Amino acid sequence: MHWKVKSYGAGMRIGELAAATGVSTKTIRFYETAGVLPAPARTTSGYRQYDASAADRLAFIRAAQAAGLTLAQIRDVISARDISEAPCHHVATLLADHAAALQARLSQLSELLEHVRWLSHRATTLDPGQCLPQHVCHAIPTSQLTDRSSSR
Amino acid sequence: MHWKVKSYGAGMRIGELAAATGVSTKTIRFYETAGVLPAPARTTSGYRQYDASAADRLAFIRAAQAAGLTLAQIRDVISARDISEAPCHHVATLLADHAAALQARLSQLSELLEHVRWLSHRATTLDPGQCLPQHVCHAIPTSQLTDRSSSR
DNA sequence: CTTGACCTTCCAGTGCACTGGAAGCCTTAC
DNA sequence: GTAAGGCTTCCAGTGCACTGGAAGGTCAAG
Repeated sequence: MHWKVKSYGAGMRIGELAAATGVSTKTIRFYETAGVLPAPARTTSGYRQYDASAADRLAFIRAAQAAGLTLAQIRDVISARDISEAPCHHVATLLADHAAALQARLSQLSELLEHVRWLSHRATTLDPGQCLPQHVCHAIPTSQLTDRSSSR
Repeated sequence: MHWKVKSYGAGMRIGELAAATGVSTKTIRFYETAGVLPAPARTTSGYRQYDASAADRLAFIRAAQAAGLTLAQIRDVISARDISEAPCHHVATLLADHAAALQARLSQLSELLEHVRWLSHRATTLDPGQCLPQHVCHAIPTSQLTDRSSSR
C-alpha cells in the first residue's frame, strides 16, 4: 500500500482516511449513515472527498467510544453541539450517569466473579459420583437462584 | 390467572411451567429450539406436556446463566453430559476460563471507570469558552486514544 | 487496451437472547 | 353455543456496531 501524498492537506479519499485513522472504509461509511460523521463532498465521479476535520471527527468518535459511549449517545452529543453551541453540560451529565452505571456494573460483575470462583473451586473438588441426572451437573447448583438478572 | 392444580406432579402445559418457573412461554419454546431444553411429549391436540424435570432443567439453565454462561455453553455442558455421563471436568474448565475472563473484564472496566470519572470531573470544571469546533467537545479529549478496544 | 486497485450502492448477515405479532386451533366455563 | 383464554407455528424485529459480498463505475500505470 503506497499512498500518493499529493498536496498534503487537500481532500483525501475514503481509503486514505481509513489508512490514516485505522478505521475501515466500511466503518467510515457506516458512521456516515449512523449520523456521527457528516457526509463529505464528492468528486465528479462520486468518490467521497474528506478534509482533515474528518480525521478529527473520527478521533472524537473513537475517544467517545473508548469512554464507553454508544454511537447513539455520540450522535446526541454532536447534534447538541450543532444546535446549542456547547454540549459541555450535556456531556457532563452523560458522563456522570455513565460513571454511575459503570460503578453499578462493576460491583455486579465483582459479585459474579466471586460466585463463579466459588463454583469453579467446587467443580474441581466435587465427587463425580454425586452427579444426579436431574441436575445435569451438580457443579452448578440450582438452589443459588437469586435475582441475579441481566448479569452479563 | 388461576391454574387448576389437578393431580400435582403430572404433566403440565407450557403456561403452567411458565407460571411455576417465571420463564415466559416464548422463552421456553425458544430454549427448546436453542437445544437447551428437550422437546417434551405432546398431547393428542399438540400441546406440550412437561413433567417436573422440565422445571429442574429450567432452573439449571437460569443458574448457569446467572453464572454468566451463554446458551451455547450451556448446550455444550448438557450435550457433554448426554454423551460422557459426567461433564464435571468440562464444566470445571469452563468455569475456570470464565472466571479468568471475568477477572480481565473487571480490571478493564475498572480502568474505564477511572477514565470516565476523570472525564466527568473535567467536564464539570472546564471553561466552555475553550470549546474548539473541530473537537466537537473538548470534554472528551481525542489525545487519550490508547488501544482501549472492545471496552463495553 | 487491459489490468488491478480503488471506489460506489445496496442488501444481508453476524452474535446474543429473546420478544412481538399474526393466523388459527383447542379447551373450559358459563 | 359462545366467549375467553389458553395453545400451535412461523416469520420478523429488537439493540449494537459493524462486516461481507455482489454488481458495477473510475482511474492511473504499463
